[in-house]
Amino acid sequence: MSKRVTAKQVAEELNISIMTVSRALSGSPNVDHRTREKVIETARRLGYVPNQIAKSLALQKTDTIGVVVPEITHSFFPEAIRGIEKVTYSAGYHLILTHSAENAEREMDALKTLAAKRVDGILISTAESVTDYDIYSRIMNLKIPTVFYDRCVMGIGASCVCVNDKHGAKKITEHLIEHKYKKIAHLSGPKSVSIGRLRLAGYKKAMQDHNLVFSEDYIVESGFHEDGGFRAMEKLLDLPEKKRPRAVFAVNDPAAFGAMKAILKRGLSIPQDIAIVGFSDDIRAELLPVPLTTIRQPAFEIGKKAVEKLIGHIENKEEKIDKIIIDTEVIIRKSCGCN
Amino acid sequence: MSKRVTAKQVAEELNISIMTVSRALSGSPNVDHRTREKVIETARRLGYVPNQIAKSLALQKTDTIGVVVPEITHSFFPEAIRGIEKVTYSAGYHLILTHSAENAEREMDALKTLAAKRVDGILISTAESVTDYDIYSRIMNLKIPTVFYDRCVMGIGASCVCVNDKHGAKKITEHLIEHKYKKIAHLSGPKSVSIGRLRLAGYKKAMQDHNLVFSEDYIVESGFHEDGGFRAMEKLLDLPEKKRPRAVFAVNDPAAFGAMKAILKRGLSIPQDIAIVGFSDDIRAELLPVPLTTIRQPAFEIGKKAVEKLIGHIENKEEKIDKIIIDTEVIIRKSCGCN
DNA sequence: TATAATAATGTTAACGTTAACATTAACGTA
DNA sequence: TACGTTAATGTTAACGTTAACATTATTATA
Repeated sequence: MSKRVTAKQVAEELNISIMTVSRALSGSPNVDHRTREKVIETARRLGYVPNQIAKSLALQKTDTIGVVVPEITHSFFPEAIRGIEKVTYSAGYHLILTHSAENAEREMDALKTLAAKRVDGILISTAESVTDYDIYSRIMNLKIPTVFYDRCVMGIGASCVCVNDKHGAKKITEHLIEHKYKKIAHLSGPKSVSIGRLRLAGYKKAMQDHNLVFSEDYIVESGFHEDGGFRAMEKLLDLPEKKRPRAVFAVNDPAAFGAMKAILKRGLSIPQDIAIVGFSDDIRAELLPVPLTTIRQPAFEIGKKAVEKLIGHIENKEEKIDKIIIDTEVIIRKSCGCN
Repeated sequence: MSKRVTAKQVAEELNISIMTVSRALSGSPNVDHRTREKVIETARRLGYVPNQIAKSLALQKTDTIGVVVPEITHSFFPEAIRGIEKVTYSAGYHLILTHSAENAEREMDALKTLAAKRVDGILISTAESVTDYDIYSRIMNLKIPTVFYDRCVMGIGASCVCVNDKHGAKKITEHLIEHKYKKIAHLSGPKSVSIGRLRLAGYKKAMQDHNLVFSEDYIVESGFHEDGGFRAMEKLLDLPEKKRPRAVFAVNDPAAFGAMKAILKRGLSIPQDIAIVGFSDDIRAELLPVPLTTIRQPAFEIGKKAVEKLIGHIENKEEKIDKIIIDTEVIIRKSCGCN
């Protein structure tokens, strides 16, 4: 930051007080219109750009929302950011983006940074490796309005916007059951992350409701990424032939992509040998050689609803802590065995 | 921002001066180690989070880099952001993200915001609809270090990191020429954007070098998005049958995707009736029913190099204005007619 | 014309931090 | 013991803005 033009210089140029400059530019009433015009003209001429930092310090408000993204290249998130950005832009807020890279420590760093930058509110989707909710409580203690989106932490007094993960997982597992598959495995997310737990629960519920047994062997933790999906699927493929699952429900699409690679690598075909379904409707899902049956998660809408709620918390102390659940949709393609 | 714990309160708690607290926490020497320990302990106990806003105001430095992204959902950009983020994180900078939505006016807003927030530097990729470079000069006048990435504006004294667009475009057009296609069309980007101009130039150069004629009918502006590619291709398909191009080079992959849809919609096949190639190597390119031959643009590396250069400008006034060109690679798949 | 009301502008203090300079404490040495 | 040196801590001012209160100029009203 080099020496810039300040309100003081504009004021001196016109022989008026700084306050009049401030008032003229912020559009407050009780400023003579000729004065205002002169100020505006001079400000432009001198290249005056108001210092938002000083303003934030004086007003104790930054008009900024901090976002924590676990993995910017997972297609869900750019789309969610677009939803977030659309709302923040029209509401006059700015966005500070932080990336946790699915790493708990970096997530903590990110939250500290956002707290230090005195953002007016925080939107967060938890990182995969998080096991300790302590940092979230600390943020809550700082009284920074916080809304979780997609990957939530409940019970600490923050609002949250997510899809009905359990229900969606149950629906898509039931779709596999309709195909008469009995041996259905699940590539699960980490238990510490809400969507991991809930999708697993949906899977279990579907199995139980249809009196299907599943051994613990059939639940393999893959995490949310392609490489994890690949490795987890390999474990399943290493089971003795007759124990091998006939169908797989992966916690999300990237994990399913990895699993598909593992299946094809063994010379097996999808869905003839092993059927597979995912969750999230990644942009690549429909383009695969065998298009992936999955659950559509309206990322844009999740982002949008999450900021809307957050701005509610920021601007209105009475805004209620809420859990907002957005409906999902089963997207039938080929990988499940449907025509 | 509610009333938070400040250094003053920590100081009062210990009956010492604010300055000692500041020194103890910022790790400066000449602080008694017992004092330092007490300060650290008390700061933690009271939940003190240093106010970065106040610090920025005092130090005239925000440790923040502003990024302008034209379209967050175009897969090139999340990948570039990941590169940017990786470097900024380890260099101790933070990131403010702004989205121009390919809109010149919003881009201007974004730049003003970043200037007002006194970011230490700006990374920008120009929006599709920009026609007026005035705003860029204004930013340059404010002496904010700025680096363009991917979509550049030259000649205004800013560094820029991009791929060799002209050369890449020429290479991939020549690949089509090797296939013996004569009637090759180009779906172009807007002329106001560097990569639009350069890729067009590469196409023209390839055609001229091989003594192929092209009428102006064969250059149709599509812009950078799928819908534009679709419409532009329809125009080409509406040409009388014998004038219709045998191959098409699209300015980028999303435009190529749109064009492919238009071709298939007419009942024509790719590449038998019309061959097509793109530019950018979108994550979807290899997954299409007919995988797209394209140019790989190393997004991560572009982002990385761009911030590195920017940080150079921020931290060292002697850093030279540079044009950094990153090599591309032709990725041969099926849509060009190979194998 | 005097006086009240209001519009326009000015002054002061505050936001929370740090740099620069000032003071005091602690210690070693002549 | 006196004095110089260095370590530790304190004080002041500054960063650029705005809210709150204070003052002055202008206009309306009796």
